[in-house]
Amino acid sequence: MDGVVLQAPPLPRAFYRRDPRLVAVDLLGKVLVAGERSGRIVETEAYLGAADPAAHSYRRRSARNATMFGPPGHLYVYFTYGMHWCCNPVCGDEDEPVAVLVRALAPLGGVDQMRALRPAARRERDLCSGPAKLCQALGIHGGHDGADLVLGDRGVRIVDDGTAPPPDPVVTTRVGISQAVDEPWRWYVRGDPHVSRP
DNA sequence: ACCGGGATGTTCT
DNA sequence: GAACATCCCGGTG
Repeated sequence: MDGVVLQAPPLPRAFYRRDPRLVAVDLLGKVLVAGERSGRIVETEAYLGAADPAAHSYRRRSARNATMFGPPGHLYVYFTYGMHWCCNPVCGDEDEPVAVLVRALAPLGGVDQMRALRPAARRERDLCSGPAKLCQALGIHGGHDGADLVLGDRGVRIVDDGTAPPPDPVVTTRVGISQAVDEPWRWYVRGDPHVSRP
């Protein structure tokens, strides 16, 4: 199974060049790879730029959010709460600053490395059950901001290993925000134990 | 299981 | 100076 993931081609640019809400649901079941570590995406949230007060790109372009304004298929990585990194595949067209926050993974490959990178995680399901947890487990940080997922730039990519998409994903409001709290732009795999908050 | 508070520093007002 | 797309630990029940 690791072999399938390593050989699978990255998702094409066109996959990302769409409404982030469509990309968010279609990312469920795909595999995020960073170096020798990988996990199946089980939870996502869409952020809609100028139409979304909760988005980092709601007001204007800045040094931090610049990647969101760039072409789709690149990874926007930001630092928050003084210690955590979170990662987002950029979606839509260039200059349309929309993206999808990857919120949870089911660990797949390189689990021993993940455990070493996340000593606080006691159980397997604590390894990647949150947007900052999964970045720590996969070793994703600010040095990956802007990396091209389609080219596998800096070792990061998202692949389709042939697994069927989840049949009936759950849709809910987003987590951890104080603006646009009623927008139903979070998706997760029903019943999956690796989701950050069922 | 659930809840409350502290960590820690960048970004924006 | 406040807010922050979070996590962890230690308390209680």
